[in-house]
Amino acid sequence: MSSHIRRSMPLFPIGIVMQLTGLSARQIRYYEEHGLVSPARTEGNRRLFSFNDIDRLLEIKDLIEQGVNLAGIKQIFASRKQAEQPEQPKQPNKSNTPATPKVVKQDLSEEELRELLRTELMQAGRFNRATLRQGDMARFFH
Amino acid sequence: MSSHIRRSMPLFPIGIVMQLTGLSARQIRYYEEHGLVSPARTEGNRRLFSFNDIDRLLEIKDLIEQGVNLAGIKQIFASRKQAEQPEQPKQPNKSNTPATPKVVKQDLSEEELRELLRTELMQAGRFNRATLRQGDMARFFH
DNA sequence: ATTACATGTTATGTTTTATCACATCATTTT
DNA sequence: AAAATGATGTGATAAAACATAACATGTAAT
Repeated sequence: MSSHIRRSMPLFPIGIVMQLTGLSARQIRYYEEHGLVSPARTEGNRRLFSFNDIDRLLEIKDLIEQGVNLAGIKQIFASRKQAEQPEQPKQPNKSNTPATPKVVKQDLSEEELRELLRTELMQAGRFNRATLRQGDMARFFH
Repeated sequence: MSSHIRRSMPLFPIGIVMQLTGLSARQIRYYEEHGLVSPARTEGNRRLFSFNDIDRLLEIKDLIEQGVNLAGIKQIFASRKQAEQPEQPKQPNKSNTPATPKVVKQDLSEEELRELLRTELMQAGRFNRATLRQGDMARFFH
C-alpha cells in the first residue's frame, strides 16, 4: 500500500534533479514551461520534484536523445494519458499553456504521514542491505 | 537489486527532512553534531540526507519521545551496529566526536547511474498506481 | 535567408541553509 | 539551593541554491 507516497511526494530540489537526470536547469525549466512536467513549489517558490517527475524527465531525455522534439513528446504523453482514461474526452490542450499546478487538500495529519513514511522506510530496508558496495553514489556528495 | 541506491543516496535538503520528520533544523544539526546522523554535503556545504538518514532521524525522534536521551540513543545505535558485525571490536567511540563523513570513490559513470535510476523508477512504477487519492501529500507544496 | 526551436549564458533578486553565539528551561549534580 | 549540563529556541550574518528574465547561439524548418 501507499508506495504511491514515495512517487508523488514533492521532495527534490532542482539541483538534485539535474544530477539524477543529467539535464540542465534550463532544460528542466523549459520542459516545465511547455507543460511536460509540473513540479510542486515550496512556499518560497522553489520547485520540488517527485519521483514521478524524475521518471518523466528521464523519459523526456530519452525521447530527446532519439530525436523527438517537444511537440512530439507532448503528443506521446497526451496519447498515453488518453489511453489510461478513455472516458473523459476533455479538450486536448494544444496551447503552450503549462498544465495547472496541483493544489489539493491534505488528508493525512503530519503524524499519520510520518508514521506512514516510517513504515515505508522500515519495510524498504528489509530487502536491500549490502547489495552494492558502499559509496557508489559518491558523485552526489562532495 | 540495488534499491540500496535509493536508500543511501544523498538527496534531501534539510528543509524537506524537517517536514518529513517533524524535527527542527536545530535538532537535526544537533543530532549530527553528536554523531547520530552523518548526512553528506554538497560542494557548497549544504547537508544532503538519504532515505537511510531520514530513517535514522525518525528512529531518533521515536526514542526521544519515549524519553531516551542522546546518550541512550548513542548506546542503542552502537549496540545495534555491534550486533550486526560481531567481528570488528573497535573502540566504542564514547567521545562526542561526530562520525567521520563518508568520502568514497565513484564506481558508476553518470550514465550508468541514470540508467540504473531509470530502471528502478520504472520497476517501482509497476505496482503502485492509483493506490491513494491524488494529492495526499499536498502539505509538502504550497 | 528568416524563422522557430532548444539550450546556453548572464544579470539580478529572493529563499534556503550554514555557522555561531546567546537565551531558556528542565534535569542532574554538587 | 546553586551550579552545571542537556536539549532546543532564537537571532545575526554570510553564502549557496534557486527564481525569473533577457539576450546569445547553433541547428532545423520554412
